[in-house]
Amino acid sequence: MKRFHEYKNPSLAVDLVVFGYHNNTLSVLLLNRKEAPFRDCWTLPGGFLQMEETFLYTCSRILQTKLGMDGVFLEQLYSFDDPDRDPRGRVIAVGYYALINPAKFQVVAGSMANDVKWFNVRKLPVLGFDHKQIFQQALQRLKSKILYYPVGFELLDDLFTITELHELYECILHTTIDRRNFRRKILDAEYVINTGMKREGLKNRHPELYKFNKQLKKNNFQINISTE
Amino acid sequence: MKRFHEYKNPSLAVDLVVFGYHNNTLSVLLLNRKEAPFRDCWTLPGGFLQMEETFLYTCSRILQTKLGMDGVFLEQLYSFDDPDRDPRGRVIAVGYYALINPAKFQVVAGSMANDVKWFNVRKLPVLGFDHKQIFQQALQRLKSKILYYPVGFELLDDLFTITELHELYECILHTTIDRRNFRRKILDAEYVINTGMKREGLKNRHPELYKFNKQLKKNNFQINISTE
DNA sequence: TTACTTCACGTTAAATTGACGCAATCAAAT
DNA sequence: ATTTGATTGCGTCAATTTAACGTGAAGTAA
Repeated sequence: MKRFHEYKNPSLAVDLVVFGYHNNTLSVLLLNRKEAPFRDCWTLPGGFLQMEETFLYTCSRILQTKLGMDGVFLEQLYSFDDPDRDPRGRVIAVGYYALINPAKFQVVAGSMANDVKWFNVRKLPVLGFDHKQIFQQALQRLKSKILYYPVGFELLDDLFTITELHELYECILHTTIDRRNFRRKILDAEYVINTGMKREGLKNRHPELYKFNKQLKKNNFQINISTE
Repeated sequence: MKRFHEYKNPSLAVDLVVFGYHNNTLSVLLLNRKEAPFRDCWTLPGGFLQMEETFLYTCSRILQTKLGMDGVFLEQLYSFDDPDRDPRGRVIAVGYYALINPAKFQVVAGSMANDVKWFNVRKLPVLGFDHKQIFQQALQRLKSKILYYPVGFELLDDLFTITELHELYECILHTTIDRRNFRRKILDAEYVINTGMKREGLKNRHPELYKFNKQLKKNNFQINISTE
């Protein structure tokens, strides 16, 4: 019996939407390609699946070797299968998105890229391949996910203030949320634990520092905000 | 330059969770395999992706040729990539689920299967491969989806009563929902349009027949029921 | 001390939900 | 013809949740 992988099969790749949050801005990490196709174009980081790898492993490998990142939140998005999505041939891409705290990593362009840069998600350049579509799906997923699942803290420092969490939500959802109602929701849901410490060195009143509540029953909370 | 598909790549398959609703029961279509592996075991219908096909096309082809179904609701679920999920070699499966009205189709076992049968989703036999996992993810997706997106009608006849829709929701969510509150929600959301006709031949009061409102702003409604 | 800003905690009206009540409608039994 | 028993369609109301906003405390800078 002929083994399956001796037939011709499409290639398999993962494409990564790496979100970072810094200075009140949600950003995405893009590579400037050194080689055709889409030479000198901005694209999502990605790479091919090796025969023995899982997708998650491929993602980690890419994050590690191309971007020097480790131990980050990763979630599968969707599989993109347009036969013409890659001019080199049939490549099926499985999209993943990652949430990282840019303060924890220093990104460097690997050998495949001219440049690696953070781009504000509202000011993206033209992307190669079908990466615009993958990005949009990732952003949409993130927007819905933070409303019913505590992932926001993945983008922040270990200790954060309610105001910082509030600003993160406003930034991701691209809307305004009442400060006081937000605080109440987050505290009622036991999303966070008060550490008793305060953030020092600010111009005004020093806010309390919280950490994420790891014991949180994850589907116990829901923030009702119209995703517009 | 070597073309990508001349490298060895994992095989790609789709596996289908076909939901049907009949006699107040949510069912799933399973095949009894004629050949190894998992000979004489029940599995989800599935098949390999041809080089030029999209996943959706593969799904349609399988539904058409193996099950005689056409023009059904299909949605991608997730990609399953455990290297050992198929004893024949590396096969990556993209899960899809379908919603069909069993009254519209007569399923027949194709050449690959000993038998094709509907199984109550609460009384499934042991499944081959990782199909239990794929099924569970599909059921979970369906349960959350019907709360914020109008897909329930895909499982019903073109004309249906509110009570029938209500029973469908209770069956899928596996819980009880207050009849009168459910009615109000569905009507307020403009989920359905009253046709003025009534279902005749019943023992008691003849209920009004509705059809799905195709003009519905799809994210305009939300049924709040604890998915437990 | 005063001015100014942010933080933490309340308050209140409006909207929504959950739990029922009840009359109208139908077929079958009396 | 009337009663019985079930389902359907519409309504009520208390309890809960949400949205919008007030205010004093805590901090820095003038």
